[in-house]
Amino acid sequence: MKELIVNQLSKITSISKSEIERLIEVPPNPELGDYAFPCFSLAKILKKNPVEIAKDISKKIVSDKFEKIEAKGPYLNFFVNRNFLALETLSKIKKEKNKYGSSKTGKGKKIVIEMSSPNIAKPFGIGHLRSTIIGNSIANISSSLGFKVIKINYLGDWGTPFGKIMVGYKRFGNYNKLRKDSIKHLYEIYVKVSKDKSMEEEGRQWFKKLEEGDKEAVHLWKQFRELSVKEFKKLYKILNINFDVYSGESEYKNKMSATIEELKEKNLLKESEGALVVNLEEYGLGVCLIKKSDGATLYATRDISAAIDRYKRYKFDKLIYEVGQEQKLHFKQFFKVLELMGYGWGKNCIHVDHGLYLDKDGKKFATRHGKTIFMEDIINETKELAKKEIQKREKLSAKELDSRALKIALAAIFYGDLKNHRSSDMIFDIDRFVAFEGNTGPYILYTYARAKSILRKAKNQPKKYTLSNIEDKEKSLILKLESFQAVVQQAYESLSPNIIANYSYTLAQLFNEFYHSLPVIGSDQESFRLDLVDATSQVLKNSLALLGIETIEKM
RNA sequence: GCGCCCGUAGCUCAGCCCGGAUUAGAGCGGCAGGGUCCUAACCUGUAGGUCGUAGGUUCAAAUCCUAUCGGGCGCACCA
Repeated sequence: MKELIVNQLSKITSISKSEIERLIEVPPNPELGDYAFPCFSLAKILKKNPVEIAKDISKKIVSDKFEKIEAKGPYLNFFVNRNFLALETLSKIKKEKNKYGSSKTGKGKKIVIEMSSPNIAKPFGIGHLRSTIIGNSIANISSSLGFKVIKINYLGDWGTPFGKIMVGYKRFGNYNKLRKDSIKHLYEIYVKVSKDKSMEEEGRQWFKKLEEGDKEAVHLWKQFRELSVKEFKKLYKILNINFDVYSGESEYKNKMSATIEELKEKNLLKESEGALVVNLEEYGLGVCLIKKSDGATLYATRDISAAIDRYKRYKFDKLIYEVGQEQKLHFKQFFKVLELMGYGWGKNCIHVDHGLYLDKDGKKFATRHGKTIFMEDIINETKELAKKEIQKREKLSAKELDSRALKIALAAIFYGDLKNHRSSDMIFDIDRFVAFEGNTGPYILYTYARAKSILRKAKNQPKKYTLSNIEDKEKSLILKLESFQAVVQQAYESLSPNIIANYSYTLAQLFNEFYHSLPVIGSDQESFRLDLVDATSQVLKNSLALLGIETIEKM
């Protein structure tokens, strides 16, 4: 529909098509029109009153695709022809199905996204939840726009903390506990060790030993890693999230010396207080620490090596790091180092940051102090609530109840996170995740299930229909369906899944309003309305899919 | 001290990138309603806001600029 307006206007005005498209908006009130073109920017070019410009243009456009085109003040308001709108939109959705909303803008281009990236030997807490969910959604959105997407889970599996855990394990560890409940056991150890400052130095030494290939250290580390990854994979299966690559910082342990050499050759390294650094003070970025005074490496060293390796391997058009905003400076630093090394692709590296979950006192959750919330617990608690809700209306087998409750719980958790703008910090409140009413994932799932229920119950075969008068509620719904493609595009451009989440919510609201005021089955508009219900359920499904949420037919 | 992010209804948040239509939107919670009817995890109505504060730019500011206050997060051997 928008293209129609763009084409009409581009014939008459001197503004470019893309600019016109950007300017077109939806009026604040449906009585004003379905789309509006504000004439302010034309006024600047033509040095004329925008009110008059609107009037002039309104007289010049003729098209049967619009019921009327009205100049109202500085705005040019378009009222689309309802029948045309309905026919076009519904048939497009019917034809494209799961592909509705997708496009080919990213064809032939590759995006690598680093996401989730939990630390081994530490519980998967809400901190990693955001990176996982947001990263997953950005990946979905990108690939629906035709990009080839490679998701990398870059595990935190190298660094001083593991030296500390080794020391702790040797002192308080228990082999059976390790086999049985690996992460919990290692985490207990980590918390104990962190409290005891006397073990810090020893921990650093053990990490050094690990980097030097000490047999015992390597053996312990391998065990910790293997067992942790096994547990993570179980969780990802529950979350229904897949990765193309499981990597980790340890993968670059042998490439770092080459990176350090390269930095030396390019004259970027400087010795300072016994450590090797790249000085970035002239860019206002402080110093980037490359090698510690004891000779061990740091995460910047590994990230630089990893980025270079990824470029060699994937020749990406964009490398996205979906990591919390507390690491902003780190990314700025090492992107700058890449640039100084002469890697032009460094500018295609993006840190897509997100706000933190804060505890009830508004403070950061610190794993070191044992203050964390386990992902499993969040899922289980939400699931139990979903079960109760299901049992109110239906008796299901234990297995079916469990699987349905899980899907609802995940919808609640995913949506609860994604509906917020990613950069804001959020107070973590379990009650918010287990809420099923209002602007929540379950509300949207429920709407979908209702739509599906109508389609199941409709007995008549759909007939060809001629459209007569389309109700206002139907029209608003169709207009919303029609805008989906633009919404996906916008979500991609700003890398903001919350745009899709908000869209799906508004769509669900419009559908529920329609549902309550207009009967489908048995009405004289049955065939058309069934088409509308079908289309709505399809678009709800597509938008939830972009968020990583699976729909269910019954609730 | 310096840098980044955030401050919108009692609570949780959209809207800010890209300024516009004399009514700034949701949800939760409050109050009042809706069941012989396609799933009431729903719908309808209502109360509730000087968009942190002060300046500035503009015909027009929640949106842009500056200052200021409040909260969060960073700022070399953690990641």
